[in-house]
Amino acid sequence: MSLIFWKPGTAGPGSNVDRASEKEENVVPYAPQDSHLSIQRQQERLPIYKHKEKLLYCIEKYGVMIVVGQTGCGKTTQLPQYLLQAGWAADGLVIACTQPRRIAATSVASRVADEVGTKLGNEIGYTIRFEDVSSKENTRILYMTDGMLFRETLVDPLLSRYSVIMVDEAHERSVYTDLLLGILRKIRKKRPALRIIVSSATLDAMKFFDYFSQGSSPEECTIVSLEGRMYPVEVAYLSEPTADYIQKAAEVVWNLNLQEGSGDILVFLTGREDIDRCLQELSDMLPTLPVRARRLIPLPLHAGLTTDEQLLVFQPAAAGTRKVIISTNIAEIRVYHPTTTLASLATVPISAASATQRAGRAGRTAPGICYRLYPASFFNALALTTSPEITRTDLTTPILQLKSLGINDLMKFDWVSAPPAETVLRALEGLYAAGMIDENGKLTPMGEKVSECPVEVGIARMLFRSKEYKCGEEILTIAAMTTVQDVFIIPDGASGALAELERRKFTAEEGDHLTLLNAYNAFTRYGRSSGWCKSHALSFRAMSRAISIRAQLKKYMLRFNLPIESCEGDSKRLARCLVSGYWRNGARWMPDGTYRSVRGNLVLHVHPTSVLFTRKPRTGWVIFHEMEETKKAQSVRPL
DNA sequence: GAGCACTGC
Repeated sequence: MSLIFWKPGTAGPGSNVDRASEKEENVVPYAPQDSHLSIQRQQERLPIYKHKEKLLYCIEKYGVMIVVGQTGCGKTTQLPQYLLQAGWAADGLVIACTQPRRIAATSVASRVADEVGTKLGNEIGYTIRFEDVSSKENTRILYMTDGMLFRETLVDPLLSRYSVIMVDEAHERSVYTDLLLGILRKIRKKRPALRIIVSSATLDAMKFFDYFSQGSSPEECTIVSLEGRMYPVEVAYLSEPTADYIQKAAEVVWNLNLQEGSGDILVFLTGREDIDRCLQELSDMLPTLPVRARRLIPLPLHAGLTTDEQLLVFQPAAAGTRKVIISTNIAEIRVYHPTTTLASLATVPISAASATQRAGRAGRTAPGICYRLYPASFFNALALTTSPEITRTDLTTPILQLKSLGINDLMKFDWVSAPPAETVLRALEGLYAAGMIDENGKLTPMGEKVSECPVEVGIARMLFRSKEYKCGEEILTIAAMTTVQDVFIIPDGASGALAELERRKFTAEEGDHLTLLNAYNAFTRYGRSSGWCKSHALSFRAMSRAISIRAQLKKYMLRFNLPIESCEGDSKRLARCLVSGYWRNGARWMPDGTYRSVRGNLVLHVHPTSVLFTRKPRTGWVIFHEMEETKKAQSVRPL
């Protein structure tokens, strides 16, 4: 946890880069034989546009260019434009720039279209899931999510329509970024004309450089540094660790506010619960605030808020007031990767790289101070970076996709960071058990088709088996509903108990999957309105997303000649079909109220959000969507 | 009897 202090009149976290500073960046290119330490030594203060020719020279000469620079140094918006001007998009070729997140792909594309003075979707476009604002004929610069480009390799393995591919924010190391880099390295061997730009934060640049230069000629790879301007940020530590960092955060905010001077405050906490408590602590102190001190405006910032509520934090504080934004790492958008593992939502210490980047937030527009709510010795003991997501997540679906690309020997695949061998073995074993690969590890006809479907393997399997059980209509809905999260919410101003009552109206005796089906059907029956959702404690955003996903999956079913029939209320048939997808996720009810998993014989508890939390399963057996570690222990969401 | 950091196709 850390606390950041920045000057007023600026948008604060997550804001767009300020354009003024873009004209004053440094560009320090150097050849691969130089030590990476020379990034620091060779600081020349030269603007990016003056080095346009040098950048273009590097991309011409080297196949792969690693660009080091902070968020806001202009690489995302300017570099593709330089390439366009230099003719890299001639002959119908396209310059791609990938982003780990949808929001970044759309907002950057629209900004570049503005700068170029063209309508978005024409010369400059973007492609994200469910939205293709680009033109096959006219688009020359295409911003897209990295997942989208990875998927395109399944259709066009050499990505032949692209001349340059820039993988932006690569240091975040999302699963798709890593997969994409692995594929791009292979593509370059077969199509050396393709140019690759990997944009990364300083700390990770050498990793990418080593990866791309391994076993290739010295002409293959280079690093260019575009270090951005930063104001000094002082870092303060606690002299002793605190037992209650939430209260400590509130105290530090309070003391800061009593000091002279202007400036807003940004606090990072681990989750929503902590944020609410910190806000409470602050508001308890508010009545004692001296008249001459600035009035504190505490603002929460987390994903549970609506877009409008999130936008509140960007409004400048009025005269005589000071914003205190208390945030989860949503405020670190475009800056780093998550700090916890995927399997459990345990809170883990921040990495040194993330902590440094957070501190940098305070120096974007003026000098600032970062207060770390732990002793300096703790900082020195932090891991340098967070491990890449690919090393700590299930790889069943990615491996099926790699197989589909013809990469058969996964033990020999050159990963940027190799996942544990056990994860790969478990994925292969799962794919074999699901009938997606044969005993030689080759894709089966069903595996071939499933690799194209944008859902997890089990869900896809269930969609294919729905033909047999004549329930495609319902399974399609359930597949869509299980992939959106947070369907049931507590609307603003409503009590949790009331929301619970509303939720019960959709409850199916059979379990959560049929409950989701009921909610979806009611939503479509009653006009798909946000008002209706609010009065029934459903998230309109989640429901709308379910509609999009269902429509997308339906296209795949039609393409694979799978009938979309209704089971006409026959829940037995539906249950059988569900088991065909979730057959590995079975558990048995025990007289003490817990469950035992079929695989591994683990002790499981029903998650409190499940409709089976208050019920006993009729048959004594359940299947569940997912298993996660909570404060209690493993819990499941059963059928 | 008890809970939800953040993405992506």
